[in-house]
Amino acid sequence: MESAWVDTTLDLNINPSHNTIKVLTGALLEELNRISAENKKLTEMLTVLCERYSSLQNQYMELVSRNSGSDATAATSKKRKAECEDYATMIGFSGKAESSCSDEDSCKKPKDCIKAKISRAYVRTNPSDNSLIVRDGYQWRKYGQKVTRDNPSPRAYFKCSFAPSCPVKKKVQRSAEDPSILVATYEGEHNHEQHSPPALSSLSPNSGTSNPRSAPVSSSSSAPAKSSPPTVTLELMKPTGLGNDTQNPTQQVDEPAIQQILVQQMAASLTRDPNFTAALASAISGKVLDHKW
DNA sequence: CGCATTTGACCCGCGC
DNA sequence: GCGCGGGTCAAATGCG
Ligand SMILES: [Zn+2]
Repeated sequence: MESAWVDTTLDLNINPSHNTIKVLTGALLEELNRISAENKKLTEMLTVLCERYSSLQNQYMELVSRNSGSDATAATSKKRKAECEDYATMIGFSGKAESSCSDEDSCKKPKDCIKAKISRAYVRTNPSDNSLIVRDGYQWRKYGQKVTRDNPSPRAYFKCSFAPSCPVKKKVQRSAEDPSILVATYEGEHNHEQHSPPALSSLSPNSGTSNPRSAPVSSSSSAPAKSSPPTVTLELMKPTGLGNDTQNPTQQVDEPAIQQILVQQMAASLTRDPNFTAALASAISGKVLDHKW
């Protein structure tokens, strides 16, 4: 394809004939359409890949946080966690551009300048649990719920109620395509510490059973395996240790497409990284070996 | 009785 | 100016 493209451009430069230009224009238009379609397709693939990466990262973060109690893996998990946070901050709107705010324009329009940091987290949960996620270490008070136009599932609005002066809000909405993925949008930063980093806030009364997710199993067979196989593999471990809910705390920002590309590159490098693989394998093996769960 | 959730009303920015 | 869609408020309701 690229060779044809190059040839056409060269012909365009060499032959200024009108007929040739006309023909070439048609060809170029066709090529443009084709490339546009390809671009669209690639964008869709990128989105799917990004969701899968987020899901996998969520699983891994949960696994790491669950292993944080043991002494040996604590260091590595902490390190990896910090690295992930570094990634998140690196992708996100890092600077507040306060240095460039010295001019009077920013004073005129302070609206979009000091915007609170918006991070997005993809959380993979069982579609059977109808309630939106709450258990991410913080304490939220629901203050609204609306139905959106292009998504059949409603969107819930939460506000951090742990500290009265905490301005953090979050919006939770189920993904339109894959109902097993919740999209949580966090806005702002907490000015306090969360009282339960991993998950288990108040342990639920159904501790005895082996099925933590309440599951009015209802309709068709769940776990459609729409996502990647490793997600399913990790999902088997999910209900084990963690008391009840299935939630994965991870945030990342991907509002512009360029940042999505960045995320993709990091995901690729992360999965290709032998250190990551080794850490994951050791974490899983350690998890399996000490079967405290 | 105090608290959180629910849910319709209200507000506000934006496009026509 | 008006309709629409998203975000928030607050009265009603539920629950421990
Ligand atoms: Zn907070």
